[in-house]
Amino acid sequence: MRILLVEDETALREQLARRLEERGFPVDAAGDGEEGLFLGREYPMDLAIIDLGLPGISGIELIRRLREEGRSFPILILTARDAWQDKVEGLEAGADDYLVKPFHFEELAARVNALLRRAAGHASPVIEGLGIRLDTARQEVRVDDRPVDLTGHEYRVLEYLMSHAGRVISKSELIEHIYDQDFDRDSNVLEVFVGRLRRKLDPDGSRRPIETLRGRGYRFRTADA
Amino acid sequence: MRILLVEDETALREQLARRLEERGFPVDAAGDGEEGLFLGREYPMDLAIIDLGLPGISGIELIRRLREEGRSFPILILTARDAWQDKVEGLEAGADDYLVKPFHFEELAARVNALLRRAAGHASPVIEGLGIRLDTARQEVRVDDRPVDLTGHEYRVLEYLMSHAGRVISKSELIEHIYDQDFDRDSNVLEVFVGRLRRKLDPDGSRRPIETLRGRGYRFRTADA
DNA sequence: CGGGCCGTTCAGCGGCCGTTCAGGAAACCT
DNA sequence: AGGTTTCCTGAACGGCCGCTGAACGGCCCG
Repeated sequence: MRILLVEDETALREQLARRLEERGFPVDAAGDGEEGLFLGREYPMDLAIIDLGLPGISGIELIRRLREEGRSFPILILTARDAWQDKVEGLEAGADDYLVKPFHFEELAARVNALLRRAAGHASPVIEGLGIRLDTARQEVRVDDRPVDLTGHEYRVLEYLMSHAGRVISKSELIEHIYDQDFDRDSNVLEVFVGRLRRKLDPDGSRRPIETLRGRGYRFRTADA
Repeated sequence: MRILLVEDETALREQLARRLEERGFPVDAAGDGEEGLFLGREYPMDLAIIDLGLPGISGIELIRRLREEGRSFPILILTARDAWQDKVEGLEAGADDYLVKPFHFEELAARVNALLRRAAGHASPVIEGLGIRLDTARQEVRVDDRPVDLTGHEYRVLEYLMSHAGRVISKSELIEHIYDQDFDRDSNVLEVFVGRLRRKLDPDGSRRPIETLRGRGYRFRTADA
C-alpha cells in the first residue's frame, strides 16, 4: 500500500513519512509539485497525500494533472487553516478527502485507512477467505480463529494478495506496491516471503491459499476456485 | 491521558494545572482562546477543560472550532456563577459536561475521570485483563488480586495500553499521550518503562501481557489471543 | 541538610528480520 | 527426452531494533 506524500515543509514531511512507515506503508516523499508529479507518474501508488500550499506546480494543478493522466488512486489533500476554502477546488480537481492543518497523526491515519479500504472495495476492515481472516485495523491475522503472527513484510504481501483475491498479481506489481523507490530488481525476496507465508498459513499444505501461476505471478484463491 | 486547560485567570489556571499534574495528567495550559486552539490542534489531547469567560476567541467559539475540525475528545466547560446560562450554549457547541465556579477540585477531578472513562468506552472505572486489574479511580493495580505498586509513569503507560487493549500502539502515539509539549524524539524511556512494567506484572514471564511488534509498537494482549 | 525514590540516559548485547545465495525441483519448450 | 527457464527452499549473515543493567541527577521527603 504505497503512499505518495507531497509536502513542502521539510519537518512535517519527514515526520509524516516516518510515522506512516512506522505503520508499514512504503512512502515516497516529494518537497514540491514537480517531484510529486514525477513520482506519481513513475510509480504505482495506492494513495496520495498532497499539501495544497506548494511552491512551483500548485497542489491543485498536481491533482488535476494526475487525474488527467488517468491515475485513479485516492487523494487526500492537506490545507492550511487560513486557506481551508481551497479544499473545494481541490475536491473538484479530483481529490477524495481533505484535512485541515494542523491535525493529529491519528486523524490522518484513520482517513488513510478509510480511503484505502474504500478504494479496495471493502466495507469492513476485515478480509476473509479460505479460513484466513485478515483484520487490517488491528493488523492481525487468524487462521481458523487461531492468531498467527507475521512479520511486517509477510503481512504486507498477504494484505495485497488478499485484497485482490482471485486476481493474478505479477511479482513486479507486488514488489512495487510493497517497496518504495529503488529496490534491487533481480532478487527473490518475494519468493522467500511467499514461501514463509505459505508455511505459516497452511502448515500441512492442504489448503494452498496462494497459488503460483508460472511466469505470471501469484493469486490468492477464492473459495469457488 | 493528556489534558488541555484553557483558563484566563492565571492563579486558578496554575493551581488547576498543578493539581491535575499531581494526579498524573500531562497538562497543556493556555490563557486565552487562541493559544487553546493552537494547542488543541497541535497535540493529541484526551480531554479539554475550557472556561467560557475568555478574552479573545470566546470559549464557545473555541469549542465550536475544535469540533468543526473533527476533534472528538471530551470537553468540560467552566462557567462563572453569574453566567451559568452560558452552559446551554456551550453544550450545544459540543461540550460534554459543565461545572459552575467556584467548585471544589475533587468535584472537577471526579468529572474528568468520568468523562475519560466514558470516552474510553468503559462503564466501570476498572479495566481488567489477563489477571491484571487496573482501577483508574484508585489508581491501583492488582495482579491475581495481589497489589503491585507502580510509579507514576509506569501506571500511565499501562493505563493507556490497557484502555486500548488489542490495538497496536506505536511508540510515538504512546509518548504523545503520556508527555506534554515536545519530548526528546530519540530516547528509549518507553522501552525502559515497558521493561519494568513487564517485570512487575509478570515476574516469571509466563503471561506476557505486553507484546512487542517489532517496528510497529506494543500491544496489550486480549484474552482470546 | 541528607537520603531515597523516580525519571532519564547510555552503552552493550542479544535476537529477530530482511536479504542473499545456491542447489534442487517443477514446468514449459523444442 | 533433454535443455532451459522459473520457482521453491534451506541455510547463513549482517544490521538494526529493542531489551537490560547501571549510573546519574533532580526532587521531595524526612
